[in-house]
Amino acid sequence: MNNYQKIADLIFPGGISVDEILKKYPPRKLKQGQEVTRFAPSPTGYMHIGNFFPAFISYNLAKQSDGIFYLRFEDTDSKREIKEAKDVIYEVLQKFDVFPDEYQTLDGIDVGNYGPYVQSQRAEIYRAFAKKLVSEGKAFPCFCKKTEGKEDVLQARQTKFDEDDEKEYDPCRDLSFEEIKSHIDNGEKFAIRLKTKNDGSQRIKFFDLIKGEIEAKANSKDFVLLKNDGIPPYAFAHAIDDTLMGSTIVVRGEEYISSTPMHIELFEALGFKPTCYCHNPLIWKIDESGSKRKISKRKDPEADMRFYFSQGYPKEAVLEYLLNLINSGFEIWRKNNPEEDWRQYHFGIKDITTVAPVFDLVKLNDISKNIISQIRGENLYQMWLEWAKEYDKELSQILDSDKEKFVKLCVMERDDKPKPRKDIYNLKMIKEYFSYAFERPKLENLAEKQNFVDFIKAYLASFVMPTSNEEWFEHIKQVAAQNGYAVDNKLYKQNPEAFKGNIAKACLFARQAITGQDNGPSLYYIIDALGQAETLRRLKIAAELKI
RNA sequence: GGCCUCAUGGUCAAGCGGUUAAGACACCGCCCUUUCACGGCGGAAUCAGGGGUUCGAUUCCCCUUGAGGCUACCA
Repeated sequence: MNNYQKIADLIFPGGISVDEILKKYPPRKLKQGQEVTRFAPSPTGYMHIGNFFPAFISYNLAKQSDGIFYLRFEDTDSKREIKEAKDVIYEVLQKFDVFPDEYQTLDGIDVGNYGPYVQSQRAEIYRAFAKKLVSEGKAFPCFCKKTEGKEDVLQARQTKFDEDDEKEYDPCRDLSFEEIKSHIDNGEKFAIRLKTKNDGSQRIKFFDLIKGEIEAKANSKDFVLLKNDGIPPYAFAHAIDDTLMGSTIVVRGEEYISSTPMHIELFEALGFKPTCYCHNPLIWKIDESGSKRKISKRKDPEADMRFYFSQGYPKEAVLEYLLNLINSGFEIWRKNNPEEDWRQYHFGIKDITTVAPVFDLVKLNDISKNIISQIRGENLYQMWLEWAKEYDKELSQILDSDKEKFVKLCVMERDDKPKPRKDIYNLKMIKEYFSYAFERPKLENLAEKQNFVDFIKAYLASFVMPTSNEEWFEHIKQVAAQNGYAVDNKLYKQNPEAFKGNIAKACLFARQAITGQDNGPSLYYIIDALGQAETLRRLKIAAELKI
């Protein structure tokens, strides 16, 4: 038995072997072109748009190649773990309908053959690979003091800058069997470090699916493979899990580019074929002062994926907007294929933007408006009601109790119209948009109060409940003409002094009296939804306004 | 300090050595109009700076500047 094997058996007695593990996780049988991708979040907070972005790219890569998309929780840092984080991740994936094919349920049941899909449950696997590396002399136990927390790190970094040493060999890398044994006999905890084969002079090249070939300094650091609690940090778990689980493309944020040389050395030490990487850019935001910054959990509500649910954005709108950020070709495709499901769009991985995009809520709203304008009124009412049940209980009761009225409102100038209105971009704004359905207008700040009251008096006096838009307009035109308003706009433009205003003005007065708003769908539909009694009541209140 | 990534209008961006430098959102103007919208037409607006290479650079190379990342027993 050689010395390395002795050390391995000393620090890791017994346990499952690498061969047994490899047998348990045979390579996936994939057809030509099928991709296996994953979403590997750490449950350390709510679901950030910056996490969702690569997850969505991964989902698309898998789905459009008829491949597999799986979810793996990277919960190796127990100190940072937040309890509800997993629930939120499931909720978001489910609601956006980008759910994985393989995952572990919240009750701890693995769906798929490559589990457990939670890293904290894979300790024996990591241990086996660590033991193997130690037995081959490629890794060693380290008994040094832990570097932990920001202060520690900053201090360590400072001395490193001062030393300016290319290689970062760990003092424990050449401990003898006897020295190790005495540490162990003392009951000391240890970490496992990789014994790097580089000394800082080597360079390395790797290929990134988005950025192309990247050349960098090879790793020359004895980095940690197993923490002293036996759980691996990101790198080791990534190399093992993405190999065992058969990922063909690893999509991750570009903050990982710098550590890729480390990962590649690790894959080689383990005897694995390095995976294919795809580093996507981060998402930015322009703040109130006009300066650019990374979208932030604390300052930007739209960084939390649940924001879009709470505001009532259709999931397609958010997804299509994201697709737009990922691949500008999507927009052109959408224009040419207005009816198609976004899933039909085939995005090229090489078309993924290399530049960190700025998040633009206005653009999202535009996409959302277009999508909502295509929804039939009855369905919009249903969506609104479902949304309200979760986010505005009181509203949902009102919607439920007066269904007929609200369906009518939702239908307005929408169903079967070749050019439907595009006023609504999320469910939350509808209440405000239809404010007149919830309360009577306040009638404050009227510009031409005298004319307003005079006209409403005349309109009220001759009011008949209209049965069509045409009938309604004919009537108001008649009242307007009789009261000194121009019905012919050309005439009005020629000689505005001769009139109190044009028909537009008369319509505006009526609209203000009934809705309290300056714009909206044709008044006929509003009158129809409100009903005769309520319309008359409002006109009466307006007609009796004191000047 | 070292290493890495990125740089076209306000925003998202097309562009792969020769273009009047696409398109979308936003903005402005006009038209349509039976209000409000929808829609149509038009406008303003971009290659960070400096060197090369080339007959010719937005495009290729170098430098500078700027922005960001990594340099943890975080991910």
